[in-house]
Amino acid sequence: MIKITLPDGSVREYSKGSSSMDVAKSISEGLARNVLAAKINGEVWDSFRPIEEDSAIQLLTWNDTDGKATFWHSSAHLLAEALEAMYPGVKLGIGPSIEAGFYYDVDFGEKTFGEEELAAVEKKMIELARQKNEFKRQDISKADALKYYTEKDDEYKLELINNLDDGTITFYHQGNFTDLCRGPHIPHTGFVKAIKLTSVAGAYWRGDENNKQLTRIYGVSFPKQKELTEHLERIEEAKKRDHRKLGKELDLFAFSEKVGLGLPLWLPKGTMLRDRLENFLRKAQVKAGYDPVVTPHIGNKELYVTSGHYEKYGEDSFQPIHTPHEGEEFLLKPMNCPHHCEIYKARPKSYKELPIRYAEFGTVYRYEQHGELHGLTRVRGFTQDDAHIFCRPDQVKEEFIKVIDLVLYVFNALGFTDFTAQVSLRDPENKTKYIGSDALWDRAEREIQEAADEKNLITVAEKGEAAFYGPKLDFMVKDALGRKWQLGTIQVDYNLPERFELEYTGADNQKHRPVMIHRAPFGSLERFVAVLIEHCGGNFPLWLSPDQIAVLPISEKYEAYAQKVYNQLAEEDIRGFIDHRDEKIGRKIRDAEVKKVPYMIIVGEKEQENNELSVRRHGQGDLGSLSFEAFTKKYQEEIDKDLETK
RNA sequence: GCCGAUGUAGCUCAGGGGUAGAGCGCUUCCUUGGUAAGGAAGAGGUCAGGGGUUCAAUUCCCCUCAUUGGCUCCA
Repeated sequence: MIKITLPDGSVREYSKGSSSMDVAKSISEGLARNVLAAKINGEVWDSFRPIEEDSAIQLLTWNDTDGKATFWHSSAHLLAEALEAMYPGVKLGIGPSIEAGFYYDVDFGEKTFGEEELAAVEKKMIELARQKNEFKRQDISKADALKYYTEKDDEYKLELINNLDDGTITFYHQGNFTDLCRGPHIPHTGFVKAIKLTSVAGAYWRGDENNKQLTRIYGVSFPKQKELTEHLERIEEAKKRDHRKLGKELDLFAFSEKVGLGLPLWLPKGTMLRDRLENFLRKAQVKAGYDPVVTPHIGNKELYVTSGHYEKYGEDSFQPIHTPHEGEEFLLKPMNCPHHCEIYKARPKSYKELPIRYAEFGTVYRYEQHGELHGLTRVRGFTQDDAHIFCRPDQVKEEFIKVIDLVLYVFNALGFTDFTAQVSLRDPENKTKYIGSDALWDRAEREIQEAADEKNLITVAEKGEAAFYGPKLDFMVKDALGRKWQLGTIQVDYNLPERFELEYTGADNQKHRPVMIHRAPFGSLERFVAVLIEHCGGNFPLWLSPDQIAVLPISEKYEAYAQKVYNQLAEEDIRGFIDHRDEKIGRKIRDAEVKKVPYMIIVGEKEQENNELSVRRHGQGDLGSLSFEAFTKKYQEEIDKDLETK
C-alpha cells in the first residue's frame, strides 16, 4: 500500500501502482470525469500513470493552468496525428502547448501548406478526437527510439533523441500515432471537443535562423464548443482595441509609404496626447532631480565607433550620411547615450556633483527588419524618454532604486498594474555578443537583482535578453492581443564610461570612473502610446485625452454662447472643440461619443439664460446642468483622482 | 530577412473574363433642432504597381511593393 496526501492535507491509502485517476474515482465519479492530469510531488503526470511510492497529489482539471497545458499539448498530438494521416511523409518537429493553445512545427517537404487547408485538418482532428483514443505512455531505450525514427526518416526527432539520455526517453501513443514525448497527456482524445486552427507561420527549426524553416500550425482547443465560441469572441473584442485601428479612428497617427516604412506621422490629436505624456514625465523628473538636455539627431561616425555601436550595428543600420567633405560621415543617432557622455565630458566633474541625471526626449532611428515593423510598437524612428545617470559606484544601487520608484509611479498613474519585471541577463553560452569584462557584468547583474529585491519586485530572469553593453531591468506589458512588449527599462552600464573615458575627481583628489544608468520609464513614446491605447481602448483618462471637451450648441442661434463657453474653458486650459455643424444635437452627441470625447458641453436656450452648461460624460450620459465653476471643479477633481498615487 | 494571408472610393467592405457597387465620410441645398445617426442632390476609383495568357484582365498566372499573422532579430 502507498500513502497519498491530498491538497487538503488528508492522507489516504491505495494499493501500490494506483493511478491518480483511481484516486479521483475514489473521491467522486464526477471529479474523475474531469481529471486531465495530476501533479505528483510537484511534477505533472498522466492521470493514468501508476504511482509506486507515497506521494502528495493534486488532481488537475481544465481550471488549472497545468491542466490546460496538458490538454493543449495532447491537442498538438492530435494535430500531428491528423497531419500524418492527411499528408503521408510529413516530418514532425516539436509540438508544445503555449499560453493560449498549442502549435506543431512540421516539415511538409516540397509542399507548401496554406491557410485554406486548415479547415480540413480541423475536421480530421475532430474525427480522431471522437474516437476517444487513449493516450499510452511507453518507456523506450535510446537505441529503439533512434531505430523507430530512422525508419520513419525524421531527422528532427532523431536530433532531439540524440540530445537525450538513455533511460529517460518516452514515447506516447494514441490511435495509430506515436510521438517522442515527455508527456504528460490527458486520458483520451475524447476530451477535446472544439478545435480551431488559427494560423500558419514559418518557424526556424530550434529557433535558429540558419536552420531549415518548418511550417508552424497554431491552434487552440477546448473541452466545450461554447468555450471556443467565447474565446473567439474575446479575440474579436480585443481586435477592436488594436492601436492601429483606434489610431486611425481617433486621428492620432498615420503612416505614409512616401515618408518611409516604420516612420510614424503624429497627427494633431496624437501629438496632443504625446505632449501631455511628455509634460507629465517632465514634471516628475524635475522633482526627481533630472536636468533636461538636448542633443542633435545625428552624430559623427566616430562617436559611435567610440561607443561600440558602430561595430555592433553599423552594417545593419541606416547607412552614414556623407558631406561634401571627403571622408566625413555622420550617422542618424540610434541612441542618445553617446551624446550624453559627451555632455558629461563638457567640463571636469567632482564627486560632489554626482549623481548627475541628464534627461532628454530623444528621437532615435534604427533600421528594424522589414518583417518586424508593427504599428507604433515597432518602428524605425521613435522618441525615447531617455535619461542617463552618472554616479559613483557606491551610488548605483540607490539610484537604481530611485529609478524603479519613478517607473512604478508612471505605470501606476496610467493604470499599468499588470506588468512583468524582467531581469534581462547575458546569455552565458554566447558571451562574445556582449562588450565588457566578466567582472563588470557579474557586478551589474547582481546589483540589478538586489535593487529589484529591495523594492519587492517580483522578477523573472531571462538569459540572453540583456543589451549588448549591459544587463537590464525591463518592464513588460501585454497588448490587447496578448503580445508582450518592453516598455520601461533600466540598465546599468560600466562599459560606456570606460569607452568614453569618463571621469570625476574623488575626495582623494584622484580620477575615478563613474557608472552610468540608462533608463526610460515609457521606453519609447510610440510604443507606450500604442500599449496605452490598447489598455484603455481609446478611452483615455481625462488629463491625457486629446480633446477633453466638445461644446455642442443646440442650434446656430447659440453659437455665440458656445464660443463664450469655449473661450472660458480654454482659459482654464481645458482643450477641445466646438461642433459648428448644421446637425441636430442627437447627431453631435453621437459623433462626440464615437470619438470618445470625455465631456460633452451642451448649450442652448436654457443654458444661455441661466449662464450654465449641460454636461454629458462619455460612457455615462447626461449629468444635468452645472455652473461653469461647478464643471471646472468636477473636471479638476477627476484629473486629481486619476493622478493620485494608487 | 524567412514562411503564410491580404490589397476594390477617404474609411469599412461586397462583387466578378466583357472597362465597378453599398454603407459611412465629404460637397451643396433644405431643415434650426434638447442627450447616440433629419432630408435631398452631387463629387469621388489606372480595382496596389509591372509583366504574361486572352479578341477582351480589375477578375486567371508570374514578379514587385505595401499591409498583416508568425519565425529570426531588436542599441
